[in-house]
Amino acid sequence: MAVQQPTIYDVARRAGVAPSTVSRAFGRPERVGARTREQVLAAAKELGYVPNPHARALQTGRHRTIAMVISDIANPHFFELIRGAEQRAKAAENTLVIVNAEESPTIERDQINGLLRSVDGFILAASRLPDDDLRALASKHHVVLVDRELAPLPSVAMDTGSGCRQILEHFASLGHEEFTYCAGPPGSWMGAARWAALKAGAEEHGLRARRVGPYTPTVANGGAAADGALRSGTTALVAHNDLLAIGIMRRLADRGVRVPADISVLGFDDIFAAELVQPTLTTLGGPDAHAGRLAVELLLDLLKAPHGHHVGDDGESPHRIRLPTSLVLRESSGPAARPAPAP
Amino acid sequence: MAVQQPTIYDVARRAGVAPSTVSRAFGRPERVGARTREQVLAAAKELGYVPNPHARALQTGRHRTIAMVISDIANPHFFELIRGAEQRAKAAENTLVIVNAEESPTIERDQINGLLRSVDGFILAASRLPDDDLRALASKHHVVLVDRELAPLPSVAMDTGSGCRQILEHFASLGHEEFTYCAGPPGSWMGAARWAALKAGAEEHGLRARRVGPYTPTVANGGAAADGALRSGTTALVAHNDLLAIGIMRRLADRGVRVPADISVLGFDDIFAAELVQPTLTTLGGPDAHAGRLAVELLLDLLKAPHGHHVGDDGESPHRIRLPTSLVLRESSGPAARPAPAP
DNA sequence: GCAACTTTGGCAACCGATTGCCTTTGTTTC
DNA sequence: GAAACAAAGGCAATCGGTTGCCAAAGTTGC
Repeated sequence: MAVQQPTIYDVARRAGVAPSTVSRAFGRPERVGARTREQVLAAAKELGYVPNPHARALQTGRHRTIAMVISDIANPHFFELIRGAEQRAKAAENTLVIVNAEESPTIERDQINGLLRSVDGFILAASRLPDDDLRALASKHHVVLVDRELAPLPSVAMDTGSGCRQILEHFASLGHEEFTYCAGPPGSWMGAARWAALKAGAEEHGLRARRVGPYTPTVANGGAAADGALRSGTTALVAHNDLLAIGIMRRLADRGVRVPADISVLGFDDIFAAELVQPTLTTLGGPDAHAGRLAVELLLDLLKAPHGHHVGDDGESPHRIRLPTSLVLRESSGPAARPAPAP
Repeated sequence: MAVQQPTIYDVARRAGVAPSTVSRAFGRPERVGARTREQVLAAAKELGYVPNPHARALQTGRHRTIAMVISDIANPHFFELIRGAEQRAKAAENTLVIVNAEESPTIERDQINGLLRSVDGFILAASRLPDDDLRALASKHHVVLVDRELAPLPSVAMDTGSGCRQILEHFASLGHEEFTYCAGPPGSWMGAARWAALKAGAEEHGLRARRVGPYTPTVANGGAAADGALRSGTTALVAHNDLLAIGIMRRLADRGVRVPADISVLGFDDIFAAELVQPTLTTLGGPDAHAGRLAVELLLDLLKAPHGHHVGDDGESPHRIRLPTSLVLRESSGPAARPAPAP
């Protein structure tokens, strides 16, 4: 258990060369003779030598590791994001470590602080940190945002504007005259953006927008959200995300409200459970895996860039990427009931 | 971006003391005077000093970090495990990093190798690595297994034996005379253990056991599994896990087979989607979060133990923990149909 | 055959912490 | 007031790599 690992010094002795030669045999192959290099490599293999990344990082400042901080790892929405990010990181020979913030800014901060010196950069997915914290962090470290935008940080997010327009058109074409938005946590930038877009576009689609909440977006909290929304006597409901939407549908079923006959329910993210539930859930999804890949790519670009060079300074594209979304029509949305059912 | 961080030398200069004093002010408070310590702490705070964990690890050999390698991070079964492990790790002031093995032994090995020198130990959840690899790893590092057992490594797993007995009793009491097991991936120890337990106990419950597969346990693969099982004209079906079971139910519904009227379907793990699907899924669940906590605890014990001291040597309890499971009865299981429906 | 150059390998400083050992200073004891 | 001891802080070695610089050896050109 936890036996002493061989070092370059062990390898050097075995190969009959100096430690520096061993180091170069790995990192600067052109700086050593071909024969010597082979001997070193052979000795290393025999001994089972594995370089110590931290001793190296101490000198070079590079860890070849990037951290992905997820606001809630239990949310399936992040699966594909993680998978995409992992693939891209591996292709660049970087390790991706994933840490969970459990929807708490405090925990998120702690997790980040704990990794500050261990990783080359951070990808923050749906960060709940205040803007100022984010800017402060970004002034000292490489940071890429996912599901959030904040100038001048590079970010990858779904195109909320066009996505919400699709939702509004969907509602309008089905004859709805209003809808209720069940809000997510106050710290969610995405949540705020969704509501802003829905509210802003409502009027031109002839819709009235209402909001209830905030709710922590879990299936369990759907009950409260459903009750809150029912009181408003609405015909259409948009939930902060699919998890909350699913919880809402369960509660509606329990209360004898039919979906979509009495009320239409929409979610965001298109998680895999959206098509497992009964009725299946209409939801606005996007290319999550692609978002993960792009986030890693942005971060790798940042790492390559000279220090202190802020992207977007010189009129070059500001690396604020918006990905197209698509409304996946399923069974939970349909023509407006009228008049709205009494609670 | 990635600006130079202050070191103990900066803090030392600022506080007017030697670097060693700064180090002790943090790590050995009793070795410095109260006044000096305050000055150092103040200077550190002003400068925003954060200790470099790797420079420290270089000297001490401890990283205060543990790695959790998950065979498939997209499987909701691991949510609670991760959450429990995280909580326990945090309580002990350790960072938990999560890495994904994507159901591949090769990737799992690579991920582990990449972290060998960066963490104090590994928790391998549902490892797909061969026994020999695991033993070799454990001879050089601290390793705790989850959802797998292999002497003499410490492990945490659900009690398959008693769990499967519950399933068999359930089937027998509902009048089933046989059942089909839809197997998971060949590398899954848990899968093998489940089948072994089901098969071993079948006879004494008057049941015939059959097996089809293997299948990669995802919802998408449920189609193939359902077709495979249907051919055998069975009345009861046990899937490797809930994901596969859900996929199976979808396919059965598409083919017009009624659950549970025509066929009962059971899963393992009790993931959150199990009660979202229609019909809701009967499944064998366990205390996942608790398993996560225990795994971290075992690992922390290992780290404290003197090197080379193998647990279980001296007759002390061998740290092979089995957690009680419980069969969660839902709608997907019911009395046997007879005769079995033609395919 | 010698100067100039290139290739190859070694020496030693360095990254940022920790820690054994020593020195200085202060306190206690008789 | 001197001896004995404890407390507090500093010096320097160390962990495992990387890298600038130098020296030795081998090449090339004339």
